[in-house]
Amino acid sequence: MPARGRMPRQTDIARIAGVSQAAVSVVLGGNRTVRLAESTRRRVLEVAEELGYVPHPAATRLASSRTKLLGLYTFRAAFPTDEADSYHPILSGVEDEAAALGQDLVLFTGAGGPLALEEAAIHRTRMADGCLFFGRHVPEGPVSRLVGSGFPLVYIGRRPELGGRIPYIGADYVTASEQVLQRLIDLGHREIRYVRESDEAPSSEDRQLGVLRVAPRTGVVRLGEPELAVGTVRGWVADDVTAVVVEGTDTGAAYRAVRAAIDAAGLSTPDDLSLAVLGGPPGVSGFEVPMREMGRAAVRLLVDLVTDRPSTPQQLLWCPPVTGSDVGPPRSR
Amino acid sequence: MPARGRMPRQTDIARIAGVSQAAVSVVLGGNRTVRLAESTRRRVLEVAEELGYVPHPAATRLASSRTKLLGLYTFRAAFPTDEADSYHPILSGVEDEAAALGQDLVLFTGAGGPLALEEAAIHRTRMADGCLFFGRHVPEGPVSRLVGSGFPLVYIGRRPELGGRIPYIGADYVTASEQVLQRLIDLGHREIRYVRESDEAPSSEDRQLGVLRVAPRTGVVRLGEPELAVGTVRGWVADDVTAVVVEGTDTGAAYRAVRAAIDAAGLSTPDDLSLAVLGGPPGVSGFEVPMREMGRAAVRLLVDLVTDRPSTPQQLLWCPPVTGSDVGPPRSR
DNA sequence: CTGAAAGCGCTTACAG
DNA sequence: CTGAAAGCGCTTACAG
Repeated sequence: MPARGRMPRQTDIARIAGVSQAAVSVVLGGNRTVRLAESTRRRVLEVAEELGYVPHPAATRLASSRTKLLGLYTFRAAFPTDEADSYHPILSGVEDEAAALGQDLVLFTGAGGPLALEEAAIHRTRMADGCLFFGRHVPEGPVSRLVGSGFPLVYIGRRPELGGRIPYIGADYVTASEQVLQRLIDLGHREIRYVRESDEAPSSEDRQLGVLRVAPRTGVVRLGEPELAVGTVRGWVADDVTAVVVEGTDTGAAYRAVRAAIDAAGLSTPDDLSLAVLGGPPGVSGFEVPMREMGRAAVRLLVDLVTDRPSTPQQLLWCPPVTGSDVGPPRSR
Repeated sequence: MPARGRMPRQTDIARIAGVSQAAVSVVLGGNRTVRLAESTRRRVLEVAEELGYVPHPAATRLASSRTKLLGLYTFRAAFPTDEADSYHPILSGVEDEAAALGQDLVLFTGAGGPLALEEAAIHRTRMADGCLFFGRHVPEGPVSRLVGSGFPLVYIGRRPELGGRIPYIGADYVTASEQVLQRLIDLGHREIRYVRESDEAPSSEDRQLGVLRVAPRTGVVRLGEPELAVGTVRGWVADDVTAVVVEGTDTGAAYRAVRAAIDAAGLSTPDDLSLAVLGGPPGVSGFEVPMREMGRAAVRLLVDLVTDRPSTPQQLLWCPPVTGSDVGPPRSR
């Protein structure tokens, strides 16, 4: 018997079962290529069971040269203090799929902190087999080195940086936005306004691209402040605008601003104005960002890269349209 | 130079710097007992930096136990699908303190799944230097072996199992509950009811203990269903009950049930009835569970255990009282 | 003060 | 069909 308090090892089993340690490894590892006598196999299994053998994860991973550890780098806290974490479904999807693929997740802390800490944390991601990056930010230096050295990495969200060499799982905002606009036009809307936040980001550019492709005459309003003047909304109606489309983002600021201004102007949707959000809160007309699926797909892609399986390193996922109650035909005048 | 795509190892550094691999280990491991020439040390550091060396966690862990990786085992998803995750502040505290102490976090996935997966995940925990366990569940077999083998582990929440050998950071529900009851009594309340959920758990037992210690005559109502009959509440008032104390739990079911029944009975707080919750939603009279601080303290304790520093392996944290607007003096009759 | 050796607990070619 | 050996990438006694 192994010493009390020490976890049993393969050598303990080998000694008791009267076989070599390597044979134990073969039996317990479920190695099908090596053939052993059935009696040996059974004996090993019995002793292992009896001793309550559990493989040491570090040894297993060292010997097989895969840590089965996937990094998850978030550029902010993974568990933010702020209760309302709109990105939560992405992380939930990541966790789910990682579990399904038998991978553990390492969270690199210090991501939200000072630059030096951040750089160090990015560097530490190398301890994992590969790493998921989640956030708009692409620190060109560190990330470029990572990619250049062949370290498997996947961004969540489209990242055109580094000459398009960054693998990612994004959402197909262009197509989804086109479809929303097409639907408005099919309903009869002609005078449309698009309200976007002032930040520049691929996810913003993609939406606007989709909007203008279908309805090139759409007026684009960049939101400078968290509020939208009631006068602006009244002006739209005076200009025969019948539909407003809003960029949906993590904070939902643009949507809330428009919603508030419409209410304050004493107008109602969809009677006075149709209102659609490009990737907004659940239930609001427009489309939904498949966050959970993005998380899952990112894990699958990363594992494919880690195991050298053929894969499509840059993918845009379909965004399901949402038919809410804020969109209707234009009011006949 | 190491082959492109392969992670640099200590031997790579050793070769380039012209020293032995062991010397590299000593320098990079920050080993203070072994003395090396300052020039050697500097050279090693330079080469390591240049190659972008990161230690292999499995190798480090196998050879010693200083991976600076702390496990976080949650017995459910760390990123639950359910948006309303009342335990979130605990994880937030864990992440925060881990960052402050320079530890990364590994999430062992598969925790919420089938038993076999769960057990396997518990065992994988040994990949880290130590592990935080979060959840009421104590799988005696695996956890007992972990503790028995000297693996550092800390539960979040008081865990009396295994003959009290489990290190934990809990909340001092007994004292906090006593204080709430004492305040009610000081205000003049004499006829009090305590509503608790029917689950048994240390956190429930502790609260009830505190209640009955200060007000032994308090009637205890175990909530069998998610609803509380309006008649029950009316009966309390008829019996001259002036204050109701409710167990606060993750779901908040008991509190919501009582609140709803009081409203449905057409009664108001604190005029007709004072209402306190033992660890409830923010702002409600009673006390607050210091979740964030529990997370932080658990990380500190775990790191102390990992580094063999003297520590108090079982701690109960103080719960700050909350003076809300639902408690007042009893209505004079 | 420094280097060569053994060992952590496994897996996987490679001989017999 | 089976066992002995080498090796995964580190740390840490232990000789020089």
